[in-house]
Amino acid sequence: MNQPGESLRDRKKRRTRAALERATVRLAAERGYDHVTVEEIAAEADVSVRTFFNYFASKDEALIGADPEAGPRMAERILAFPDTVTPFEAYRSSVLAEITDELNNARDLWLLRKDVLMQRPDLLVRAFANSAESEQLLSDAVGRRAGLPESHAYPRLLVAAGSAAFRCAVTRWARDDSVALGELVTEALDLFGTGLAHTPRRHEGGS
Amino acid sequence: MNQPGESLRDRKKRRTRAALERATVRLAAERGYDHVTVEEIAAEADVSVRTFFNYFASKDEALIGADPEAGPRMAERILAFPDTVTPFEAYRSSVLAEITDELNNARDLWLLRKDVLMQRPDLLVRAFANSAESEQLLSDAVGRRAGLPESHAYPRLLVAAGSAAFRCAVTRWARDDSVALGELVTEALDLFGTGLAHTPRRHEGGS
DNA sequence: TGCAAAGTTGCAGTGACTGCAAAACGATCC
DNA sequence: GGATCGTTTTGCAGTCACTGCAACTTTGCA
Repeated sequence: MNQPGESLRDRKKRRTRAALERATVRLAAERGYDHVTVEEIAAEADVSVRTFFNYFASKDEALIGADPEAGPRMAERILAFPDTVTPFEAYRSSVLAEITDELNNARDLWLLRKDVLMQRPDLLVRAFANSAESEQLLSDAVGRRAGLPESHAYPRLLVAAGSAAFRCAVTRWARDDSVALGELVTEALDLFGTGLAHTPRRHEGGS
Repeated sequence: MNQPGESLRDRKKRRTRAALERATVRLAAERGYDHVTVEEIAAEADVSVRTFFNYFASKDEALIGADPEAGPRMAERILAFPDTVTPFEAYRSSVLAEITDELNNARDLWLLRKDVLMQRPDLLVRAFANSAESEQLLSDAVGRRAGLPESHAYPRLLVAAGSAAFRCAVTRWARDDSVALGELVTEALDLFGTGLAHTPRRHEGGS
């Protein structure tokens, strides 16, 4: 009694998770992140508080809606590129693919999140704290592609740069969303790619 | 009855703050971060729990011992460099100066912190979340030196790169402290400087 | 239909953190 | 050497995020 891959159980779980994420973002945008309790969020999503914590390890995580499959998915993408593509390009493409996917599926949520993150920029930083294993996965993938030993700084730095690029892009996007978020991430990653040592001129990049 | 600059009150405050930081790091290293309560930390430092929270906004902050003056100090250093120095170099030097100072004053604390951070890497990330205003200060300074408009990505990215470099350096240092932390930060910042687009060869940098 | 596995819930408990008002303390002026 | 004023410390009561556990319900499968 099972569609290949998605049982009734799985569907319900996905729906509950989405409902919790939605409720968190909606309420936080409406009244401010710390004027919303987990109790209220759970009520809004029609589940118990305990269930909330079965889905998300923390309120923070629910706000960002960190997808636990995003890490593995990106790592796979990185490794799937042919060897002619540089590790940097592979990583960059994976990040962008993930972001555009995400925005296509949940643009409305991001528009609300923006409001919350504008008032509490620290939440965006904290969000990345919870994804330590994902970072590990990604930097391992980059390391393998680059043929570098575990101890080398490059893979970790590249992944950390990706987080930083995303963070900065969201921050800028929150100020002015007339440019697509994907564009801003691209721009940021390009700067990391060409190196920060040379100062950009006034007219390059986000004016 | 006052030495220029430092009254008895000021001295006591500095001592209490230091004692709380010390107690937090020592106990966390000893029994693991989340097997230590703020109550125990306060007891160890001989103050009330309420006083702990007068000094640090959170347990996390006490573990890292974020110096509230570090941001302004670095911003000042950045602006103090002559115009012949690039913004990148100015920033880089300021970061390194701060780190070497810190290590000279509290090397023992960092050796203990290392143990804690090895088991809970997320704490290092979270630590940077609390320093949003410092980041703002620094990126403003960089922006002014570079003559770029507020909205430009470069200053924010450079500062974010600095955080990332520091994080990665500490992580690597935690695995193997036979190299000075300052060296590792330098190496990481160099990679950011020259750009991540070109893949490093096997022998460059951390082997 | 009936059993096993997975998911949900309530409950009791811990511990971080806050606001408030009183007490202790240090600086200052006479 | 007080009287006084601003600062810091403290206790207390309260809120809320988060956890482990032990029922209970739902779904998957034979």
